[in-house]
Amino acid sequence: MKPSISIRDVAVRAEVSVGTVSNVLNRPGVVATATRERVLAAIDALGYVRNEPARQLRSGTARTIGLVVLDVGNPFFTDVARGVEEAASEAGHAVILCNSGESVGKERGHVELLASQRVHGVLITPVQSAQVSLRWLRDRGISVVLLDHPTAEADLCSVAVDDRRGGELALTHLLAEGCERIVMVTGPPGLHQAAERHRGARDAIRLAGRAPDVLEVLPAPALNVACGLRAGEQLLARAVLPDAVFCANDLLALGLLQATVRAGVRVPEDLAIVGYDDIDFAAAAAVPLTSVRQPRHEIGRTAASLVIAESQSPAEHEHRHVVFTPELVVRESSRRPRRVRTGRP
Amino acid sequence: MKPSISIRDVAVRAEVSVGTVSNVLNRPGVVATATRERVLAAIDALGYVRNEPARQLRSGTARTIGLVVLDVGNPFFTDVARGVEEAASEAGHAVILCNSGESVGKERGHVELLASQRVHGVLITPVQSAQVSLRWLRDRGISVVLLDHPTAEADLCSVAVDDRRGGELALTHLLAEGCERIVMVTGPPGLHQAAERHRGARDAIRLAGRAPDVLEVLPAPALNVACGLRAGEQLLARAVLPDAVFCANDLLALGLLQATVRAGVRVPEDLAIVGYDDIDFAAAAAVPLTSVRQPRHEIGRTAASLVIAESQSPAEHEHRHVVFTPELVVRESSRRPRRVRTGRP
DNA sequence: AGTCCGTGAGTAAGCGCTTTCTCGCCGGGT
DNA sequence: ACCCGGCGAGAAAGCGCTTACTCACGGACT
Repeated sequence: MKPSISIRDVAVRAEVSVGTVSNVLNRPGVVATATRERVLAAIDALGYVRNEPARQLRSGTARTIGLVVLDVGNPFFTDVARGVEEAASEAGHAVILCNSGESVGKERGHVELLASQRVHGVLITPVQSAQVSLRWLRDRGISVVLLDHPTAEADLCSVAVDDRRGGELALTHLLAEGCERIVMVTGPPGLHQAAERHRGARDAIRLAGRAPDVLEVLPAPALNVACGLRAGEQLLARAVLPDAVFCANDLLALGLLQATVRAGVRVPEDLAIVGYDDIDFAAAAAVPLTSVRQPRHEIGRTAASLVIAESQSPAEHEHRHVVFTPELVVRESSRRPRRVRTGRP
Repeated sequence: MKPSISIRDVAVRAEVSVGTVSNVLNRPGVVATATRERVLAAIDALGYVRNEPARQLRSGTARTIGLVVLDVGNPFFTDVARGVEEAASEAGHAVILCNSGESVGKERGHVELLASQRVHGVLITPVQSAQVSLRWLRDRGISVVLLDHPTAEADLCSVAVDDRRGGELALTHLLAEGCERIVMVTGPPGLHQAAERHRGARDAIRLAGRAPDVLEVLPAPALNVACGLRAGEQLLARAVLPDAVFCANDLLALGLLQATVRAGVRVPEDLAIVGYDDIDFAAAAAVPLTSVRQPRHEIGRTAASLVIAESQSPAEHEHRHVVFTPELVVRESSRRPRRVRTGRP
């Protein structure tokens, strides 16, 4: 086993120069058919695989993109990642996956790692609105696409979902179901998505002409199942339960659902629950969960396409801000019993 | 914005040679303190970031590892990936994520991509027992760690869980609960994990002294929720339901649970269900799911450590085959009612 | 027959970095 | 006062590849 076959070995075997081999690989049209086939045969016989880092060094263009997400354990990001991976691998690009775990320090470390790998673009869901990392990347000539985080910044693209609208959808629904004392479980302060969903929720209350105190906020330290469980326990410890909870994402909602059902609370009769993201598991929960659906896969694909397009023609690239519209999926967890019910006896 | 600051720019600013800058970065001990600090100051002032591909070209050692999984949408792999990412980033390595989607063709493409990126190691859960890709990688000097797939191959490491034992645990439990007509929903043929779990299930039946026809097999085309739903519908279409189902993973089990509960089947009274993987959502399901737990995070960390260790000292590296032992987590979905029950009236 | 130009291959200069070798310089031993 | 050894910095050679640029060769003109 020779450690690595280089373009030079191929050139020797095909009895051409290295330049010609390179041309066969990159601009096949410029090489005469007979020569080209001889080279291809040699590549095949030797099992040659191009050395991408070397190519990148010389040409300056990488075929690698970075993806920094808040939590790979969250199916929302998983589905986004799948979309990214799909679009990237179709374009022959590799995806370097980084998990910031909602930590600014880890995010910073990953961004530096990606910069040192000289990726040509980074798709990132920033922890907080840490514009500092983004600026730093752009200063080094790395294009950035903001994922699931809208921005008006003129020198980068973004792909997001209208979180404010999503929050509004959720609350409008709960109010229509007759809920009167609603708690919103939000994420850590500074988490943009959760804050926007909260704003949307308040919008809905205003539009419905209700008093703002219909909605109370309960912050959770992170958007995962464990924090949802804890939030549930906090609610259960109260003298009176609210009649509805809107969670900033489905993981919180599933945890909360589990805690409350276990304690004998009836969902939705005693407590309506609405989540956010509509992950696959929402439908399979103890009580099928009402949720706000986002086009996760589409978000990933779009973001990857944008960054690849930008890298291929940096000059005429126009930075775009794509905003998808969320959709409410009503399931059992929020269908309140009506005063008069029809149905089987 | 200068496209990229090189080691040369740093050298000029610190008034030393490029060799010295390189020494500061790689063997700081060899440089006099005063010089070193001058260089570090220059690096800081210019915001220099090492060009990893260039370093790799010269030194021949990459700081990148590849991870090829069957399905990023499956929380099992997600948790493994998190372990990998964690261990890798602690060691300053980047992880290139690839999703084979259980397709041999996509796997092949990803393996070639990783080879062209000259990663120093690949962690892979092979589709089928596609040893061909592995041999191909080893021929190119790339170390391979088999993930969730045991092997006796002497020239590579593997990290796996004893799937046969896991299957045995599941079936022993179901038999102890008094189940008599058990269906196992397996994966596509050739999927090693599912086949081993099935073998273990048969072991349990033999050990319990039961007739082999207690267990029937229902293959599913893939290990996801959708296929679980379909399997559930297939069972519901039968004249008589089995009294227990053992699913090759939790996604199948959650799908099946959803389909059966929706159809009014009582779980576990009419039908006991056992899954595999014990993903976080298993506990939060409509009926909390009994499952076989695997140390997912540990698997990922271990695999990444092995490949990084091998790359750092290829000579004295001993290939290891790590096998974890699974553990049964009993929840409500498989607790059969006893003839005599105690409880509230 | 001489000139021109298009085609197709070779030549060579690096991309940014590591690493070996060389060499200047200073302190200590004789 | 001289020599030698060791420390520390510089010079330089590539790693595998891309990409001008160069140049030889014919065929088609004038």
